[in-house]
Amino acid sequence: MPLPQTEAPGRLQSELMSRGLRMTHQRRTILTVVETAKQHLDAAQILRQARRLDPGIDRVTVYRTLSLLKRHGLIDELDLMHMQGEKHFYERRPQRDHIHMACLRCGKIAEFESDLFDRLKGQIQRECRFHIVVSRLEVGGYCAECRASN
Amino acid sequence: MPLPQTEAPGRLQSELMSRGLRMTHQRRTILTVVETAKQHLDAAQILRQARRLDPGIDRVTVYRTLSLLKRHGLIDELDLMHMQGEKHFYERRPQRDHIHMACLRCGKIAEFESDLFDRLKGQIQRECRFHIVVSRLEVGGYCAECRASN
DNA sequence: CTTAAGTTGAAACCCAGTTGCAATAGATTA
DNA sequence: TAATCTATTGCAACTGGGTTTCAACTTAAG
Repeated sequence: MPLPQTEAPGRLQSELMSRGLRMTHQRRTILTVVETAKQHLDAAQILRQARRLDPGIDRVTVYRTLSLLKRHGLIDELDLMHMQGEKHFYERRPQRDHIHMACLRCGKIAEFESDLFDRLKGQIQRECRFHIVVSRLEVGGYCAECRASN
Repeated sequence: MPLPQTEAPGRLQSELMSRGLRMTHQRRTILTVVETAKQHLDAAQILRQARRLDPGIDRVTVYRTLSLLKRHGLIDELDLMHMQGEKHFYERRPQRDHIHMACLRCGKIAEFESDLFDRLKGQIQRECRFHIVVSRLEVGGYCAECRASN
């Protein structure tokens, strides 16, 4: 389930520095891992990948960096319908929100962008007078392949 | 944040029994708590409430019953944008899906139904050929009151 | 009333994530 | 370039929601 590689690598780095945060070696490593990830990674996977670049890095630093990135709106946290226990997954925040579809049979995660989704968020903001900062739409069900092979 | 009391009490009980599951005293108690809840409860709150009706009940039984109800599609599990740590919240599955809006300032949870949401799910099913079983749309942001009082 | 299978409670366990704190290392200033 | 200030790191211990194991107990069926 490859993600669209839409932004130039290094975007997150420069984004953080411009916000006055210290750019440490560890943060650079973790940012690189998140930026170049081809699928949704959980904290343990990010740690493992980061250690291949910097063996001394600690899991605490990974957790702290992820929550920093989340607080600054640079990454999004996903649950993917809790199909893999209580793990959380992370992805670079996209320019345009998308929907995550989790197949309850094969476990595949697909993504989908939709005007209707954008319009729905607009409706919420207007009719509920609610200013949206983050949104997350996850659906669980059965993908086309799994429906066919049954 | 009262929830609409749209279904007759006892619905979950009869639903479960009709599926051939044993109706134990503990399950009846937990079902009653979930059915009569006026807001979203987490597992610990459900346990506390259940113990007021049946002091001997164990937290393991609460967890087991909640996952049973979830497996049977009778309740939905919510994260509410992880505003209260990693807790999960539960609500009786409504006839019609709704959106949860979590205010990042006051913590209030509001609900919203929308035709656009239903249409969006229809679009997903058609265009992605994905059969939806559960869906969850949570948004985090700032409610009208919190935006005003600033 | 018997019985077999489903369910419970208690204790131990698991594991993702957090906290406290001393040591370290970015960034800033001179 | 060196001194300094303060954010950040790593380690170890901890937290807490949720799970597993298994003997004892109920429920529903016969």
